[in-house]
Amino acid sequence: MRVVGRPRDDAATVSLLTATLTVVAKRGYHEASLDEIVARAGSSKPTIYRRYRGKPALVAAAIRHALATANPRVPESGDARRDVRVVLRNTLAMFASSPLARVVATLIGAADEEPELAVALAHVERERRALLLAAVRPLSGDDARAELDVDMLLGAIYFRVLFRRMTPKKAFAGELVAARFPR
Amino acid sequence: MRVVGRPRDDAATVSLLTATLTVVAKRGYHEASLDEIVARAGSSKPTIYRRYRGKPALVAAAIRHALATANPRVPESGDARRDVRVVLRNTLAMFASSPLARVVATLIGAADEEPELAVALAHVERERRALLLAAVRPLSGDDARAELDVDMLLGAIYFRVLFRRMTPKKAFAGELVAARFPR
DNA sequence: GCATTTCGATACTATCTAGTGTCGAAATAC
DNA sequence: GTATTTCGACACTAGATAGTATCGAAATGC
Repeated sequence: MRVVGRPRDDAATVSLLTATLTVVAKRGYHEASLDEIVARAGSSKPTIYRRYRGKPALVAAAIRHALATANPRVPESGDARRDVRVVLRNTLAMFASSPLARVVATLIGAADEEPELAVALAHVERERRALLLAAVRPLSGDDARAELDVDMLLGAIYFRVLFRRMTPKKAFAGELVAARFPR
Repeated sequence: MRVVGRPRDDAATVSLLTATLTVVAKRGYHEASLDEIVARAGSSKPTIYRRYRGKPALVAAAIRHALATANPRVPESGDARRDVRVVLRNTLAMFASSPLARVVATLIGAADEEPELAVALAHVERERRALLLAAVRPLSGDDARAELDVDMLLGAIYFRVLFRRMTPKKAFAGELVAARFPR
């Protein structure tokens, strides 16, 4: 713990992380250069390397920062069908309101080369998955079926957003619930 | 049309395309160097540039080649539930038996930078989608619901294979059909 | 035989970029 | 005031690689 000297500028850290997310979303992981990130953040490369070990660590931190900001709401309305719809809608909103979708898309390919990115990427899914799994459980019956349901629901969203490059409307959450769990 | 001079060696073309698919699967799109591809194919860079405009075109051609080899079977058994299962099983088999899965994963991120890759990638999905859509139609009811079903079924597979890096068993096809279209 | 186009091999150029080093200035603790 | 660590700015190194040029040899049509 360093207590002597000029303290780290938290604002510089935040602007670095948001700039990282923006540039990675715009260029893709590999084409995102530290020079461009630093220019956009009004910062400098030494400022990066005082905080992170390298580019993968920086991008991983940017993802964690975006997730922490996203605050996943945990519904508990008693109406399971409604809870599922809320989680799905939040997921759609996260992809719509932040550059996270494109970042995730470009990182799916880069995760094999950079273990730190794989960890950060898994974190994106794990959080949503746990929420959705809990909400789906009472509707699904057994655990295996619940896992399958989560993959179908989340899979449909990821498929449309990441693979087909669509921007689903909020109503898509309701359509998914109606399709999978008809009354 | 060139009729004079030494003809193109089709074997060289094929070994180039398969080597491209292998290396891209192993390294990822950006880390796949033409030098490594050429070394594995026992070929040379001029041989590439006599055929393709550049790296994106080469990779796009490699995907088209893999798809053409894959021969998608069109089921027509009269039993719609069975037809859907067959298409899903073929899709799983394609991902299991060729390096295509990893290639698709790494290309999802690269498609935004290279339009040629986006076209090739869309082609991968379009073919499967048409098949699955036709099979699902009688079970889904209206067209909109059929589109949704395709996204859920295909989404679940892509989600597990590409995002969660699982290697689903063949039985997964049956589980999906049972979940979405219970008797 | 001759022109032409291919082949694989090799070398080269041009460019890009992650990461490091150094700087003067500013912000902290003591 | 002094020591320390930060800041952004700038320059630089080292490595990788897409793409081009050139080569002698081989395979075609005429």
